[in-house]
Amino acid sequence: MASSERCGPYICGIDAAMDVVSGKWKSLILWELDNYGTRRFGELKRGLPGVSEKMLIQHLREMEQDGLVHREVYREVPPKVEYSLTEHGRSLNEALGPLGEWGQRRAERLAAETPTASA
Amino acid sequence: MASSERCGPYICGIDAAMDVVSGKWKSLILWELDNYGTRRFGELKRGLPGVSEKMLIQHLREMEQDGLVHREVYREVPPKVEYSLTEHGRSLNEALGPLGEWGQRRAERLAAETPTASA
DNA sequence: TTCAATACTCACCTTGAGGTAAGTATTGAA
DNA sequence: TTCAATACTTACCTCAAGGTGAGTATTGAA
Repeated sequence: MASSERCGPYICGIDAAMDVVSGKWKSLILWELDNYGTRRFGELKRGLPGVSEKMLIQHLREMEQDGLVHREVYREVPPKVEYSLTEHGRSLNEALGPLGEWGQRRAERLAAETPTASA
Repeated sequence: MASSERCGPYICGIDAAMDVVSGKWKSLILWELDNYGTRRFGELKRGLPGVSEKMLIQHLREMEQDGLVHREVYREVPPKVEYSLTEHGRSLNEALGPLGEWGQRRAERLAAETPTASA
């Protein structure tokens, strides 16, 4: 994953897409960046409660190498770095749309099936 | 994952869908079953080169619990078990379509970028 | 002189996903 | 009596994903 050269060969398209989107926080990062357009490192961190700095940076780096995320550094003190989606990142987010809707429907169905779950 | 009761709460739909589709062979199983309609355990195993029996069974059981797969046992000797997709399984496969196409395009782009890679 | 703020970097550890290989149960055929 | 065929089951192991917590670099403000 995340090395521009060695990735494949893939068995199918899902395979190739998963290679880029699998990772505990990646779909959330995708969503945050799509939602806000541009976010600083600290903003992302605060927007994804529970993420560790290590994983956030690691995922961002991989997504940058995979051409999904653009990283803009401002040479200031204290440092300022802004992240945003590339065209590929935005198209991936679109492609994830139907899956997200399916999951939404599933979650609603599960919630409806559990007998109120508050005792 | 795979326990009908305790799954959530999910942050978003992608989250809920990933909970059900993550697993090294699940999307392939989904594809095999969608493609053939019905497959025996041994057929699936042969159709997914590299899968271990342990993982195949484990994934099939989870997908059954998640309501994606139907398991039909024939009381014969030697044993015969047939797997097929439920309506939910088929709809998940549909929802994965755009992601698969995105991955396909990405794989083609990567292949086109690498300079023939045969030296 | 010390501290705050930001975006990392590093070393270490835990956990669980997945692999490997052997064993089980059943019955008909050789 | 042993073997083949099928669909598992079990014990054990490896490895990588991810978590934790501390450290780094820079400069202006107090």
